[in-house]
Amino acid sequence: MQPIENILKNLLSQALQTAYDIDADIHIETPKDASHGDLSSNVAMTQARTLKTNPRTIAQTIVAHLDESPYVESVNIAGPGFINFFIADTFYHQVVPEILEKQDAFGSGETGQGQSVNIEYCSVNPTGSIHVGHARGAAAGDSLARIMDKAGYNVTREYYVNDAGNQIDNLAKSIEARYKELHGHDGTMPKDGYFGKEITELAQTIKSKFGDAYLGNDAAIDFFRRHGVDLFLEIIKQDLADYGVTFDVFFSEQSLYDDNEVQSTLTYLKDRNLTYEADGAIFLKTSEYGDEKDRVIVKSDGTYTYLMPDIAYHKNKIDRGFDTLINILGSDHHGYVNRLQAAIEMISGHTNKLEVNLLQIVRVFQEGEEVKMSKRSGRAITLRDLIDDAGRDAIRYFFARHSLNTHMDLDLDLAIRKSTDNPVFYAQYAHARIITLINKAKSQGYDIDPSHMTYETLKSSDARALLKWLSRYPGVIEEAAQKREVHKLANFVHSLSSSLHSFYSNVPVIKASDQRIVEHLNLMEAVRIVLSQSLNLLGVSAPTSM
RNA sequence: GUUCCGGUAGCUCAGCUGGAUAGAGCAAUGCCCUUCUAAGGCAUCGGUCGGGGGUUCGAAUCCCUCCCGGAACGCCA
Repeated sequence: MQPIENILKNLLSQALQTAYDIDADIHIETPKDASHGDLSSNVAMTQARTLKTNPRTIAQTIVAHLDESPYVESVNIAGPGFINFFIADTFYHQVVPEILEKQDAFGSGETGQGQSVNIEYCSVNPTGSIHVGHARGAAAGDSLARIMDKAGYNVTREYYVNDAGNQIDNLAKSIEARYKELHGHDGTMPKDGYFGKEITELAQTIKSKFGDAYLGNDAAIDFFRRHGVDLFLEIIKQDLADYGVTFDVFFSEQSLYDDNEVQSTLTYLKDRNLTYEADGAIFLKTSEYGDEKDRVIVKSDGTYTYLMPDIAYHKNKIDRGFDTLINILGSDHHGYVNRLQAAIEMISGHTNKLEVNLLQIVRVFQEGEEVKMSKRSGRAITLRDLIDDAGRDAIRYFFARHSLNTHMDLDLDLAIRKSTDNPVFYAQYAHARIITLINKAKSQGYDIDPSHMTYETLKSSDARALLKWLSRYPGVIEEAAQKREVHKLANFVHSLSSSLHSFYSNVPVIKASDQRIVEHLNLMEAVRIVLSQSLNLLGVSAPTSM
């Protein structure tokens, strides 16, 4: 079914067209006060200035030109010029049979129109375990990918593996230092070394496997580099899998060098006169594309800056034919966004090819004090800790509920405690309650059966509230996908759960006439499907009992 | 100094391209389990939407300015 908002938008824009011969962006909203209708539009007021007419007059004209719709019960004009719509029950009556027919496909939309989208997120350097600070981005990217996929986009989830460059050199040197130490040699760590316990464990593993074969060996550093990256990538993948986060592509930075793509991208930029040399370095003319100043891509010592392979990487993505690239980055990268977007405009010819969603850094507090995340100290709180202590569902739901712009302070003492007042249980409990209810009814010989719905028994305000929320689901998916705002769906989950719990308390389902039982069972099953589906999109499980 | 984010109830946060009387959860208080799961429901309490100007029929929302908090401003990655 189409979101009712879209139906009304079409009606209104047609009326505007015939009455005034104008196009306008039409906004539909839900009034807080039910006496103002189910939905309303302020289009008469927004057009008042351009039409130089009293908004109430415009509203009357629009309403007079509205086509008949089976879904609109009545329309009135109120206040300064609101057009208020009362939606016919027939609209809400479609929803249960449709959900029961489509099952989990309900709410899948055409908004994305098969546009291919590459979402890059997480992309934690393989130099340590994944920690709390990365968890937000991983959750955000995964849920967004699921939602956009459902909304009809063709989504590729991608992780950029920084397996080249200084950090990896430091990792290799750190492993080597530990390895030497284990053999009783000088194990001085490099200046920016990594001190996590995994490093020592890996050195130990290498020692027991290969003995002292890599002491003073020329090939040793490459060996340590490869093993370090492999080790951490495996740990990261496992942690993410347990967090409900998966990827279609792990893209190796090193492969850009191996396949000569960095060099060819540099040549590409040079050939188009987008670079110049100064002070022995090569600059990219990003300032001509909206950046504050030009950026160095090749340093005077001949090595590349981080930007250079990153441009090659994004060129690779573009060459793979994606319509849109989305990067989800921590806000500490915001200074980097302009230059990357400038570079992408250079190579793609489009200004809005790359969309960057910045998320605010999560600050973690324990016993009232901020816990600083540091891979160097090796004392960071890991995602693994969080999953083990608080549970995947609680963490995923916690992140899903907040807008990416929110600065979050995560109180570990609170998060780790499996408190029963955790909001995730509220939604999960709603789902579990429905399951037991349906099972009970089935054991008494009733079953889901959408074939003869009369709705005669579904007239309680609690039942009607559920029908309304269910019918809103496709619109919520559409909005969350278009705006890239996962938390809109989390808000919906809460609202639907809340309506379910009210319904559950007020309306007995099983003790009633047969017709009533079946209709209510159908409703319950429809709610269950939508609840389970939307929790799944957030990376949260929908338990059958609690 | 510049840029980006945030400031909404005691706490954590919603608030839909500006809309009608600013909402949830937690905390507090009081009711509701002989009835499908009380991890629930219902009700009460709680607000100068950081301060001040402005824009207009209308501002938590847009503009200006100031205050507070966070992040970033490399030939680091």
